[in-house]
Amino acid sequence: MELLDDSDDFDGVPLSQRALAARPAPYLDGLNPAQREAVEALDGPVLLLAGAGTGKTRALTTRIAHLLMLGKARPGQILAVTFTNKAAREMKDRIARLLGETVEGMPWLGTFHSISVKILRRHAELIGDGQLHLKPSFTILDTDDQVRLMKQLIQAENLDEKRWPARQLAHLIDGWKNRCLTPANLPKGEASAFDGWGGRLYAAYQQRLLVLNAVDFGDLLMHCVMLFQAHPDVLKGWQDRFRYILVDEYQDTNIAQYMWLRLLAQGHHNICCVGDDDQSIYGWRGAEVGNILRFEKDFPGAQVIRLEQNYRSTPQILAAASGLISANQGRLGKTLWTEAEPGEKLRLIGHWDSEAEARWIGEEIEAFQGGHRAALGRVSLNDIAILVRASHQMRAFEDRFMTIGLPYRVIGGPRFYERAEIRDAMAYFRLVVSPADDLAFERIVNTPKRGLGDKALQTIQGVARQNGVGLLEGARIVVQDGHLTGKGLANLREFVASVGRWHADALDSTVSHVELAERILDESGYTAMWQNEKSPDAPGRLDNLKELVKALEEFENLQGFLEHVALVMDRDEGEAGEEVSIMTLHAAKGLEFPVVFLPGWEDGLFPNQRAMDEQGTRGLEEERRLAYVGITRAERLATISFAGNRRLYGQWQSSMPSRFIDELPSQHVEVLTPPGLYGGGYGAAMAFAGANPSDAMYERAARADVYNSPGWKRMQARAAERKAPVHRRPVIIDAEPAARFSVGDRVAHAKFGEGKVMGIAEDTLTVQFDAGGFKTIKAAYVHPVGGDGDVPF
DNA sequence: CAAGTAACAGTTTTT
DNA sequence: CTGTTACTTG
Repeated sequence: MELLDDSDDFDGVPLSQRALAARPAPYLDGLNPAQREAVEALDGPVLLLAGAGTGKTRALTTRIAHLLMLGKARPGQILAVTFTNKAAREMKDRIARLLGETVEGMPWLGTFHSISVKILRRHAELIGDGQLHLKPSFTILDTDDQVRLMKQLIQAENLDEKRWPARQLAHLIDGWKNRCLTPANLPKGEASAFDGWGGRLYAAYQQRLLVLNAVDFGDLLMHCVMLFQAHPDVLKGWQDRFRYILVDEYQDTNIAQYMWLRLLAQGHHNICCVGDDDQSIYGWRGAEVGNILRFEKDFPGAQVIRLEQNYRSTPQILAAASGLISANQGRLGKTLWTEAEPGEKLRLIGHWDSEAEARWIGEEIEAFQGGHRAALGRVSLNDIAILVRASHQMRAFEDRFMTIGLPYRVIGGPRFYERAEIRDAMAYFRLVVSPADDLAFERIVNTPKRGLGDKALQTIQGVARQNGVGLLEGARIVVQDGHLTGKGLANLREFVASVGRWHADALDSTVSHVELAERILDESGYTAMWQNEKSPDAPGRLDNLKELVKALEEFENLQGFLEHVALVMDRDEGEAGEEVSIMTLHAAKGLEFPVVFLPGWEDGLFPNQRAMDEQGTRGLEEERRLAYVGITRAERLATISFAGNRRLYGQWQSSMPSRFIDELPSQHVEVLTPPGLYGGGYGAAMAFAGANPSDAMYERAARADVYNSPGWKRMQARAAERKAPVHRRPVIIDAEPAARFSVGDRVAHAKFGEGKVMGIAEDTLTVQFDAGGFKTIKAAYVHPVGGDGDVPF
């Protein structure tokens, strides 16, 4: 309590707030007993087992607020780690809301990676071998840079890139880093991976990173652990600083993160890990469920607190999810309960094929819109999510929703900073800030095209190596000595001169870095490159560049921007109007929706065949946890579906319903029968497939106990066979025939805007869009617009 | 050097 | 069936 007296030093908490703390803390009032226990058990190790929807974030943030209010620690003495920037931001916001807006602090609330960067920058010189060490300005390479570097190393060893793909090596090395295995402490057996080259290439890669003054994502954690282990004094400093440690999503930590945490927690022993073993779904990227299962052994005297009251879902949904997950072995065990009304049973429906599945879900959603489900009240499209196992499943929904004009958004996809144009622009900035950044040089020296291809680059590399300088400096020498000829030489001269000019401007504090950035993109011809590009996504890329420049405003200078962007930049998830969300189950973790559709529950797809082949029972259990995560996203209505036939890699394949379906407790499941056998879309699809179904067949098909019947199997097999070779006639159910268009017509497309029909082939149109670019588009996806103001007939 | 073609692979994904 | 990537041609 001595800190309370040290009031002036008690940064961020105003008098009024401290006065509030003198009374029974109001923020504790709304907590249930378990949450309250979690908030008040401040000292010593605590494992907070927080089931889905039990108010985990609330407990965690209130706990931090409580620490601050009681004066147990100042904001700078609390270490709070998350996995994503989004989670970190949310926690910051909620703490600020609890305490009033004045808490600027919490400098150590962030992702494992961003906190590691902060620590490493202070001790960079201690990382490296005898000769070479990192400098505090080190750059952070993303996966792409990583792979390109490894490709170079593989080439340097004269290895066949086909037999030893760089991607695979990157994966291998990542795995080692996840377990804190440096080249030096790599076990013999492991080093011989990659046909004996593994250890050697790994060492070469690490050496190369040092030369480049760069680290990759895995290094951030591993270097920290090595730093702590090799320098007890440094470790001591950090241990002393962090009086309280909190960890979110503990079930997702890997070995490196575990070691990192253990080392830091050995100071004050006040570590609180929050997690749910049943939601561990990242084993394939190094997460160790074992960490959470072992907690009580690792941290003797640990308190285990369970949050089991669920505030999200109905009892029916919870019961179905609990029943399913109980098939897993070795769980810590929780019993979720809720005070909510029973609600609707989980719904199960079987479909003929993936198209019928998408069609049915589309119709269901439209029915919600029409208010045809009174029990649920009004359902906004924003309240509906479709959660798939694999991203290729999304296609069917996108196609279908596009056709019927149902607004949707896909969550996930490539992140903002992974887009080519952003990475290019960043490479320009990197080179300008640090002229020795060879990777950046390589990326953009010929982007836009400057007539400097492989040969020119090799020349530059040769000269650079001879002179023992970086590529940009090498290029300067090449220009001076005229090692190149013609257009390439002139362009390279211009390029080198420009970078030099920009570099000088970057050091000049009177030059605005935002303007400089704009000028770099302009003068380099990069902006012009996209302006001249005719493809339909070019305008979008230009927008992204504008957004990038705008983001620069938040920073002092280019340098500061570059230091943060690789770790912190998020994609733009614009909250545009009402849209159904489509995403993978992985992306859905931590989210909730009133209405959830879970399509594609077929053996092989979900549980995924590869997961089972490669990981055996472990893989299957992780898939089951994924199913559990999926169901528990739903607040009020969950609908599981499967399709007997699905097009995979262009081939029709028949499949059996997921084994998970049989694991659902049947008393909480309602089996639906697809409607409209006669005349509806479903019947039409069947007629097309040439089958001759009966009501009874469908009903049986949707029942969990008859999937194994020979009849069902035979029927599927026959359908798959029939579909495969038969060239599809343009019988497109509910699609508009292409025939109603003719060449020259004006049409509009949901994504690409307006354009002119240039060609017609069966149901496919070739359209030249006004935004630029030709596209072949299914006629169903465009609608006519009055060209030149004329109304046909 | 750039455009065109053949070969190939193809869960899940954050930092 | 698609998108990507390496290789071949102009």
